[in-house]
Amino acid sequence: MKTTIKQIGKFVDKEVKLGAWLANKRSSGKIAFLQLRDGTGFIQGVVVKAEVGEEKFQQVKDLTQESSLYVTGVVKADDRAPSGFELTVNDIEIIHQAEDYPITPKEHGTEFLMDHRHLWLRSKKQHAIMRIRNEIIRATYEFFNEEGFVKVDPPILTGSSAEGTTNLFHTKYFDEDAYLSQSGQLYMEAAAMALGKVFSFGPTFRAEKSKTRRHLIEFWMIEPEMAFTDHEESLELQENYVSYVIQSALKNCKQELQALERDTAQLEKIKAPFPRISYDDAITFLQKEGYEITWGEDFGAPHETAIAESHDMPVFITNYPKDIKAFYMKPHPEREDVVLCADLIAPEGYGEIIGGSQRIDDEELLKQRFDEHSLSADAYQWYLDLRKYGSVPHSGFGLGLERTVAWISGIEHVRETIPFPRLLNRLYP
RNA sequence: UCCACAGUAGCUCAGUGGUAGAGCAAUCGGCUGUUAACCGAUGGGUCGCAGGUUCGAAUCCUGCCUGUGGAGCCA
Repeated sequence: MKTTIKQIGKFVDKEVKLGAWLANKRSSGKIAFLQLRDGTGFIQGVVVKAEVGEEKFQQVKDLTQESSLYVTGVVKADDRAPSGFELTVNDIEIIHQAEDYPITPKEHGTEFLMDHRHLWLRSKKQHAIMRIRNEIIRATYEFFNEEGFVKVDPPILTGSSAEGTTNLFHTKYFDEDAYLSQSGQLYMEAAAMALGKVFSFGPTFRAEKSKTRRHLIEFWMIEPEMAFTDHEESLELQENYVSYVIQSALKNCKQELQALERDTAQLEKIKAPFPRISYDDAITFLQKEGYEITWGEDFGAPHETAIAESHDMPVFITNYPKDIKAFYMKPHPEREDVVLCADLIAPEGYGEIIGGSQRIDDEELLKQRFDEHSLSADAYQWYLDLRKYGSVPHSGFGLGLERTVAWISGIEHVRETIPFPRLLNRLYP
């Protein structure tokens, strides 16, 4: 019976066949232990010389790390095994004998591992991170589908910038200039006016020379946009969404979180509603803590961390000064100097995972903002149209997938949360 | 772009002015319960690159390259 390591618990005391790679092996004169992996999990195969014969046993002893094989054996429940199961091997069929595998069972540096990212993905820790990433994506689709959202895909090649602030990757679109998308938001606003509640999930490109554990050049964002929704309603959806994703990961990735030695107690307490602090109060708080910051300045990483550390939940920082935020954010109804927006700061120093706002729905005000930011009204005519034909209050946000994966997985750097990270000076593999 | 640190065997590192080292990996041998297995043996080097100081440089100096951590920007 052909099966996988994940399913193997259903076949105790029965003979099964596995396609697997040899992650590592230990052997003595008459017994060998094969650490097998098949993509679904890891299991130990025990080969006894007296059972398989001299010739097979010698073949097993000659197996190299990462060789591929079919293994036939009887599943045994065994308390000594980390997963609770072992395979007593009756027969092996070598598919391919691997050459010297570069990633040995000892320690390696980041540069070496990143140069071998295509192989590094096979290791236990990376395997767990990719499974958690997948669970977060799966839970995201599930959540938004249940909430009545439609997934809409904005373009990746664009003719102009969405925010005009960060550096875009330039390319050619036949004879025209084009840029890789840094946000699908403006298009999602158009989609929300067509379909009500929409979300996107796609790659985003920022040509910033950022070099920190929270930054990637290419990363994936989830961007929901909702018609007839004010800022407060958007915040409620955000905290429900993040709570849902955390609870899904805790429920469906127990083994993975354990493999990463994640302190899940930190995650179990993450439940909506999340605390909120206004920008004004955050400034006061930081000044009391001894930081030199004045009203009107944006927060740096140490400021965000200080605010996050004063809570054991993700915290919304709301209503930033209009001058340090994007042009499309709606002013606070009672205050001209701040806008209806919020950043969600994750605990444990993982930084900003969501940025969101209510959008300007008044055509004249939006035109005024274009002038203030020296943006061409021609290029954004279609965006102005959304305020011309049945404009409605609407809000949306963007969640950075990799930062969320890093937080839930409890790993230090976002570069391990995406299969093939694009970093400053790293385009290969 | 700026600040700090690093580059020595396939990998992780020690060596700080006087003969180039260890552990792991590889190869060979031993071992019936190993968990990064262990024990013995063998092979393995353009000390990042270029120049300089010195009787003598992996070691000191200068420049460059590459990487790591952080800042700014942001998700």
